[in-house]
Amino acid sequence: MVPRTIEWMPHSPSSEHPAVAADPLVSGLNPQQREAVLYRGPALLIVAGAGSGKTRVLTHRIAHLISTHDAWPSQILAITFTNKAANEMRERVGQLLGAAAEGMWISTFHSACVRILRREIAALGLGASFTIYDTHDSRVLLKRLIKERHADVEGLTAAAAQHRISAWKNELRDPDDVSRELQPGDPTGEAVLDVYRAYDDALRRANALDFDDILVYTVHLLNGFPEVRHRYQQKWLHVLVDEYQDTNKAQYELIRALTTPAVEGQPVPALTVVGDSDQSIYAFRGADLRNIIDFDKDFPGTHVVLLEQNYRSTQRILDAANAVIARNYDRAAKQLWSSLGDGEPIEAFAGYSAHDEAQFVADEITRLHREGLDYRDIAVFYRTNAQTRALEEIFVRAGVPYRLVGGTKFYDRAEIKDALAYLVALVNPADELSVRRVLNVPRRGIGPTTESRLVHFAAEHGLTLPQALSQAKGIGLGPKVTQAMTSLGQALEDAQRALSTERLDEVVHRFFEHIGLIEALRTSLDDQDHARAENLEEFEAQLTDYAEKNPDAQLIDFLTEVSLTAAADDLEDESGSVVLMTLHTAKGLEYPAVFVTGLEQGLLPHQMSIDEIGGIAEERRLFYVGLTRAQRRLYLSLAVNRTVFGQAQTHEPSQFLADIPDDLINWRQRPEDLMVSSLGSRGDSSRRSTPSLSPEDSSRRTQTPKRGGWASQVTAESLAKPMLQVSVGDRIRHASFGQGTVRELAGEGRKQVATIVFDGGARKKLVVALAPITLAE
DNA sequence: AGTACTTAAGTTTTT
DNA sequence: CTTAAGTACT
Repeated sequence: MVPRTIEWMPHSPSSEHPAVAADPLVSGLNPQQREAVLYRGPALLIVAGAGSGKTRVLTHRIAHLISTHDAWPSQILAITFTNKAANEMRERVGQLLGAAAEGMWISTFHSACVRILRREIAALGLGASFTIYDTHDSRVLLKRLIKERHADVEGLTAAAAQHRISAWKNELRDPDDVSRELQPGDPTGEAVLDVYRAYDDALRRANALDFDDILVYTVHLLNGFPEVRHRYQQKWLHVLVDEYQDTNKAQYELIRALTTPAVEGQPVPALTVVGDSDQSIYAFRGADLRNIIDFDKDFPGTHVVLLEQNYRSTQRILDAANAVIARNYDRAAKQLWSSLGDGEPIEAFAGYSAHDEAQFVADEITRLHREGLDYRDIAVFYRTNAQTRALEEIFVRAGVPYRLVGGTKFYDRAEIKDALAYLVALVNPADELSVRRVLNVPRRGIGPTTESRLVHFAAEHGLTLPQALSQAKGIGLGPKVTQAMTSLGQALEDAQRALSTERLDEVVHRFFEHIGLIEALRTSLDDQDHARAENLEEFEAQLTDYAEKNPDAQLIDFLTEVSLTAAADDLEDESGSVVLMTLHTAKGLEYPAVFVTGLEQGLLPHQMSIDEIGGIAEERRLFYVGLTRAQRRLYLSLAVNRTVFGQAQTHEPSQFLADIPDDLINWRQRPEDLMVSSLGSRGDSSRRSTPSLSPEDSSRRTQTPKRGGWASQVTAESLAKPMLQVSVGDRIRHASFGQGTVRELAGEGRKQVATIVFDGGARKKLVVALAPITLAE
């Protein structure tokens, strides 16, 4: 039953302080929230537990600063981690203030830095129309550099180099710093360092920045040019940073540069940071928890406000979340509490397979929907994107409307990247990588040989590639290919010139038409090419949309927005669909009903993190983030068998499940009901990783009236015994589900899966080798 | 130069 | 298992 009894009026009007109660910006807040809004001082740290009204406090604080004339909107810089959060904040401040909100900078770290760099980067020797390389772009570049330098003999992959270089940049270490600190006798390190130098050179020559550079360059700009720094310190009176626990070294230095005087005694902006160390989930990309832990030491005179009351979830959900996060040592004790009542029990289910698990999720979603909950109020979370497949398959079959958030982005598709590369070529002709990408798209007979002749020709004569194209006659190639190159160069030139006078979407449309970009795909015999043509048309439509909404914007602005916009940002909640996303994407969101799936050892916590220092702790925080997204209903599920790399694997339940007190969970089907207990072979440690069965538990279980002694007593050795031979049509008996008929068989040997329709009506897919079934007479 | 085939690799999370 | 990249062939 959906607990529609819970009333959602968390912020009851206050009557304690008649004087401030009149101010709508503080009247609905609890004392701590109010303090966070009203405080004026150099540094404020708001420790905001999950669901404690953090965004509300931040937006009200900004609105209050403006309405009390403590700051003009243009004197406020608010930094968030995603564009979505930024948009939401801007909208909410706007609602509180009306039109007075114009001129605020509310953006992500990266957007704010790009905005600064577009104006100031000349000081660092680059051009204002620099392009931004995404992960894919820089990997292509690295791959080429590694190959050119024959650095791959060390077994160095582009991905590995990228990872190390990115980590160095996040710590603000340039090649020289690395060179000084590198351990002697580290050939791989030397090789990567060599590639790092070449990579930075190539980026500079292309007038391009990668994601990390955006922060690094801004820090260098502010630290190296006091007058620039002073200018921005004068511009802003207040700097506010959300999700401070996820900042890395570069971001920390950026904040420091903005809030410590460039010149002794000069006034600097006041700093407000909001964060929750329990929700730090980005250490893998350089986030450093010490930033928030040491905040009051870094910024003397810090005022600290603690928000511990949760307005989001029922007490049971919070109890579970508190219990989970309490297992992380080395954290400030924090206990979230709710006044929303206990709520419903947490439902849990262990399936045989990922499809089995997905079926449970789909069934429960259907039930919730029947009980009146909108699909859009339901979210399904998972650790890895690969887990979506089974969910999608079952959802389609069950008729559950869903929407994937994240995953492959529209702008990551090859044809869209081609289109973007063309636009980059117009804006930043120095960007060799982009021009080379599109030389032969659509096919115009420019192969690798011609390409390298062109590149050499350009280098010899000091030309950009587009310029070299226009002068292709000088290369001395065949007439056909020369003609192709010249006309491409001409098309680029024409479009570039037209950009200064005409609307950008019209220029781009005509340009694409001229070079036949979409036409080539449309007339292709391949159906996939037709889909690509449609994507490109969609791309043009988006560009038109952008040009209409931003009449003053240049092409470079569109490109910037595309580069810095994540998939999670275009999450529209008006569509009536269940949303599916990773646990990482889920941060900052909330839903009445939440499913956390894939609770298996090796998946959550993920195998990759298990050996890392602090890995398990971060995975636990990730789980904690997932749990605390739920308002009223929380479901936990796992699949005992899951196909990974196309291979069936058996997993133990996640160790995190054992962290949740048993009496909070209602198990619909326990792992023990279908999994072989490893008690005999592994001893006590594995016992704890499986939620224990206490007498009270078994009385509360709903769907498994009797746990067959069979399953829990089987030892690992007995797996080697010959398995049951079944064929379609056989009658079988299951320890928990009773009798049924085998309808389908798939797979061979130990991986054989039987689809069984039980006499009670349930349809289950069971691994024959593992399931507690016998032939019935 | 372009196509088709084979092989390899990858899947933790994202601005 | 799927997708991308590399190789061989036409």
